[in-house]
Amino acid sequence: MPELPDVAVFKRYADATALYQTITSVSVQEDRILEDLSPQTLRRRVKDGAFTGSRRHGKHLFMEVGDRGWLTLHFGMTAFLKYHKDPDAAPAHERLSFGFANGYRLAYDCRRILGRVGWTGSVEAFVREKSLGPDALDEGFDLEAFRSALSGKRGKVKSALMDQKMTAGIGNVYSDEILFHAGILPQRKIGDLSGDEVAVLFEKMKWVLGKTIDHQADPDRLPDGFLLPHRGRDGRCPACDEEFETQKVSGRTSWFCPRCQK
DNA sequence: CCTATAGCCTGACGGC
DNA sequence: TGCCGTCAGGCTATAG
Repeated sequence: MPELPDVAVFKRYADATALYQTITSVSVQEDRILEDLSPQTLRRRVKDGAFTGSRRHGKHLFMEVGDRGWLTLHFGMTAFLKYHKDPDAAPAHERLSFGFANGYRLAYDCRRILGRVGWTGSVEAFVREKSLGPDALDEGFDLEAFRSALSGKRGKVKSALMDQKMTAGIGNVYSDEILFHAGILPQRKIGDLSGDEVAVLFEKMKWVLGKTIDHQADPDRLPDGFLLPHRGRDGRCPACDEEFETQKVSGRTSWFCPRCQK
C-alpha cells in the first residue's frame, strides 16, 4: 500500500500519537525488519529518549529522537503503524514496537517483511545515499524541474513516474491514478509525450497526491471520479463507464481506461 | 550510463 | 473443508 499519500497519513498519525513521550522500551519481534541495525543498538539509541519531530521524503518516514538522530521507516508493500495500549489490540503482524511511559506502544506491522526500519544521522544524507529524487510534493520540484527530470529518459511514462530517482513517492497505484486524471496511457513512451501532455501530467501529479492526502488516502473516502475505488472492484471507469483494462508495465499490473486515456 | 526483469517475503483469496 | 496456485500498492541486484 504505502506510497507518498499513505506515508503522509502515517506521519500525521505518528505525530498525533507518539511525539514527546519518553520511550521506555523497544521490542523487536523480527530482526529482518532492521536495516544495518541490531536490536541492541536501536534500543541504546532511543531508550529514555523521545520522538521530537518527524519528516517525510517520498515513501520514507523519519522520526527524530532529539539530537541523537533519526529513525528511518519504509513500509514496503504492507506495513503500517498502530498506536495501542491493550496487548489484545496489537496488530496481527507486529514486527517491532516502542513502549512509552504512559503504557501505550507504537507498533510497526509488516506482513510481508518487505519494509525496513533503520537509523541515520541526517535525513539529507540518507536521501543522498539512497539516490532518491526530490519528493513529488516538494514545492521546489516545479514543472521545469519535472521536465528536466524526464528529459533523457526513454522508457514508458508509468515507469518514469515510479522511478524513485526521478521523483520520490509514487508507486504502482498512484502512478495509475495520476495517468488516469491526465488522460495518458501508462505504456506511452516518455519521448512521445507532447509538451502540453507533460504539463498536464505534472499538474495532475501534484493534484492527485494532494487530494488523496486530504482524504486520508482512503479509497472509500475519495470523491467521485477517482480510479482507486474501482480498481479491482467493479472495474468500471467513473467518467465514461467503460470497463477498465489491465496491462503489465514494469512488471506491475496497470489499470487504465481505454476510452479516456490516449 | 540506461531499462527491463527476477527474486525477495508472507499470507489472503479463489478455484477445485 | 482443505489444498494449491496466483497474486499483492516495493526495492534491489543483475542481465542485456
